[in-house]
Amino acid sequence: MSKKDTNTEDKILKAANKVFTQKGFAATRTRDIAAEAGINLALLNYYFRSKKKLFDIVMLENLKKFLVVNLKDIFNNEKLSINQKVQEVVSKYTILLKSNPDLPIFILNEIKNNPQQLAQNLGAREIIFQSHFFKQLQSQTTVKISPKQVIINILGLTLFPFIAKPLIKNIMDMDSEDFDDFVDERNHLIPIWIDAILKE
Amino acid sequence: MSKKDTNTEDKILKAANKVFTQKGFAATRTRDIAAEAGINLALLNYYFRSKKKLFDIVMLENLKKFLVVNLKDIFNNEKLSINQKVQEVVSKYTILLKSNPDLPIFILNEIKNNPQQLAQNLGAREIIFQSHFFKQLQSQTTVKISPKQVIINILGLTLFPFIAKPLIKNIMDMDSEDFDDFVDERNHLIPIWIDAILKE
DNA sequence: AAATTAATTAATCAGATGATTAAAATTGTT
DNA sequence: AACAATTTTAATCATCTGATTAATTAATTT
Repeated sequence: MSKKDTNTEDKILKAANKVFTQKGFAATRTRDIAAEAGINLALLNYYFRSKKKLFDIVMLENLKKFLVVNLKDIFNNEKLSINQKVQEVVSKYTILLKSNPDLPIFILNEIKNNPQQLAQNLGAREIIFQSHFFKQLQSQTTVKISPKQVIINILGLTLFPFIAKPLIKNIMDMDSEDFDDFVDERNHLIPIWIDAILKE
Repeated sequence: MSKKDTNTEDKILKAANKVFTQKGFAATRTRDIAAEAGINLALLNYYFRSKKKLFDIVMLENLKKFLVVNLKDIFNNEKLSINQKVQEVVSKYTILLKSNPDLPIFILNEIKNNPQQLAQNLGAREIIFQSHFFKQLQSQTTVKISPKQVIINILGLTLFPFIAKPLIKNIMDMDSEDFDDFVDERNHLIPIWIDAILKE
């Protein structure tokens, strides 16, 4: 490892990301972040001014990770069919959430507390509603089902198991391996289900 | 109104339910509960000993509301077909969540922090896996799709919009009326979609 | 090397927060 | 009414928590 393998600022950011996503803003203590980062508490305020400012940075990173990276390129790839796009979206989210299980609850939970400011800056609205995918759905879907409903179906079917992971593992008596198999199976099936829904 | 329209204990419980479900355990101040209930802070500890004990009571009530009330009777009603059961479940949850929008995040978020103790006491496992509905699914579903997947599909399609409500309203530029229309439409469509999935 | 700037530390502050206490007020009992 | 038990209140405690400060150490510049 080089001397500056990770500088203090990055160590704090990494630790903050871990603790914030795991426990949420209110339950997080700045001392926990400092301990996790292995630095003096005062350095947190030295580099980031306040807990809230540090949180905002972490949240923005995660929002980008969650909303943009996954959707933008897929939704606008004109070479992909509807079904291929669904496959890509489900697969990307399944991979992302298998290694970031706390991401959905973290984001949804904290967005609830900040009704406005978040998310619109990321251009999520445009990414979705002006996308090639949305136009494909508009020209394909029947009067029974709107593109908005389809998109919520894709996201609901894909994200819900991760959001409800602790509950599902408990009630369905799954260990972590069972759960991974379960979402892998869904990764394969959801595009088929969406296809069935669109043909309905 | 009678003199004892609501006694102190109930006032505290009602207020605690409101504040806890809205803000979660960590972000809730006992002083906020006292203020919401219009009582002296000390009465909270007088009646419920501690913030945590009060929270546990509120959480148990909400878990029951969320898990048992909705599912138990429907899942075991032998007179209902699969499709009728799906209609009932979706409809009951849609009604419940329209008047309790914070319920899903509240429960899922706090279950995450209590991996074990919760939920198993409610017998949710038995309610689902020993239900008439589960057996119906077992005899109907193909090799492609297990009853577990179907149940998660029903719950995901139904609950996800409420879980992601702030995000959806923001990104899809909906007001509260739009959102209600949106979930009402889903209430009608989800049973049809589940049917399509089962026939797939 | 000296001087300047940046980074780090230990100690501390001020306000928030869950909880307790002792006294006062209310209600119930004899 | 007198007494006892219960409920309510205001004040206070002890601890937690985000943030700051002043001093120290390390790095950079001149």
